[in-house]
Amino acid sequence: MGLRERKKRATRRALQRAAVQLAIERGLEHVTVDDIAAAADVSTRTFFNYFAGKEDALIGDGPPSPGEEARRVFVEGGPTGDLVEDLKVFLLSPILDDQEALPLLEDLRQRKRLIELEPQLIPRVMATFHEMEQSVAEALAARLGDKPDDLRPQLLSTVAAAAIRFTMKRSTWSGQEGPENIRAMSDEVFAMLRRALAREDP
Amino acid sequence: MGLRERKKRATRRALQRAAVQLAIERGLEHVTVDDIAAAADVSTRTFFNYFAGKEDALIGDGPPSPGEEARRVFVEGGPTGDLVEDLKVFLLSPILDDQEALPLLEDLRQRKRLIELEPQLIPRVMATFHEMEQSVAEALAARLGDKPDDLRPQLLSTVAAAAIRFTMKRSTWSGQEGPENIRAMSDEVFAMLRRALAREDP
DNA sequence: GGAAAATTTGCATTTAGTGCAAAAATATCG
DNA sequence: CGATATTTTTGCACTAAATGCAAATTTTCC
Repeated sequence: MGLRERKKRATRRALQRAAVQLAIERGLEHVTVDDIAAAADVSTRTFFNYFAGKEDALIGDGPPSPGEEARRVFVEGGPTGDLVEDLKVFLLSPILDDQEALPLLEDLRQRKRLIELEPQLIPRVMATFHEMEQSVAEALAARLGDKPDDLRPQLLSTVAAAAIRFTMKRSTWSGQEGPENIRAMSDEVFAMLRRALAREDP
Repeated sequence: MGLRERKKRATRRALQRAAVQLAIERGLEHVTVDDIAAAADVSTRTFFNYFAGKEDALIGDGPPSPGEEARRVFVEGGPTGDLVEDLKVFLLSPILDDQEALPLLEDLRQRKRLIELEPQLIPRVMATFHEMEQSVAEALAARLGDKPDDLRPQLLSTVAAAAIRFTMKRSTWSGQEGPENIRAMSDEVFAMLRRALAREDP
C-alpha cells in the first residue's frame, strides 16, 4: 500500500477521532466542522472531501459487507445447511475473519460513549445498516431460489440485519476478547429469537 | 377542537404536501426550504417552527405508538396469550383502530413515490422506527417480568420493530382496503418469520 | 370589545455544503 | 535523479440551512 493510500486513511481517522473527541468534550452542538478540521490539521474544505457532514464523521462507515468467498459458500447452502445458522456466519464473516478492517478498540469505545451522551445519533447508526439489507437479500434470494424482490429474502434480510445490529450494540468489545464476545452474543441472540418465535401452544 | 389547533394541523399538512410535491417534480436537490414555505404560503421562518429541516417535512412523523389501553391488555398477557401474536396486535393497534390518525391515502402514495425517486431517504424512514423500539421494549419487559434493559425485551422489540417496518413498506394501501391489506401482510410476515426460524433439522 | 396567550414573521447571524481552479504532494517512467 | 502526469489539498466565492430574538399578528377567553 502506497504512501498516498496510507495518508488518506490517516487523515480520515484523524478527522473521525477529532470529531468524536470534541463532541464528547463540548457536546455535539458546540462543535463545528471548522473545529474538527482544525483539530485534525486540515482545511475545512478537506473535511468535506472525506465526509458529507459532521455526523458522518462521528458515526463512521457502517458494518463491512461479506466478501465474495463467504457469499459463495452461503449461496451454495453452506456451511452447515441450516439457514439461520449460515446466515449468522455469513453476516459476521467480515468482522470475525478480517480483524484489520475494524477500527481500533479504543475508537469504538469512544464512539459508544459519545452515543450515550448524544442519543440523537442512534437513528443515524441504525441507518448505516440499511445498505447491508439489500446485499443480504440478494444472497438469500440466490440461495433460496427466489427473486431478490420476493417477500422471503426481503423479510429475512431485514430481520437478520436487525439482529446483527442488536448484536453489535450489545457486545462490549472489552479487552482482547472482542471477536469471541461478538460470536457469543450473536449465538445468544439467534437462540433467543428461535425460542421466542417457536409457537408456544401447538 | 379549536380553530388554532385546526390551523396548525392544516399548516403542517400543507408544508408536508408542498415539500413532497415539489421534490417529486424537481428532484430533492432542487427544492429549497424557501420554495416549500412559499408553496405553502407561510414564511420560511414558520417552516422551521414545524420541522427541523427539509427531510423531516418529507418523511413525516413515524409510526404512531400504541395507546394506554392496548398496552394494558398486552402487558396482562392478552389478547390471545401467544407472545408473538399479541405483539403483532399490539403494534398494529394504533394503525388499525384509529383511522383518523393516519395521513390520507393519497399523501402516503405520494410519499412512497418520492422515496422510490430518492432512495437517500430510506435510512431516514428507518430511523423513525427507533422511538417505537424503546416503548415496546418497556411493555415487553412488563409482560415477561424482565427488566427493560434485559436481553430478551430489547431483542424482541428490535426485531418486532423491523417486522412492522417491513410490513408497512410492503403493504400497498391501495384503495379502501388499506387496513385489511396491512393486517394480511403482517400475518404473512410473522408466519414466514416463524417458519424460517423453526430449526430445520432437530 | 379588549386583555392575555400563542403563533407568525422579519431580520441578523452563524454554520453547512458545493463548485471551481490554483497549488501542493505523490506517483511514474526514462 | 529529474521531468511529467496524476491525485489530493486548499482557498475563495457563493447558496442554502438553521437558530435566536423581538415585533407584529392572530386566536382565545371573559
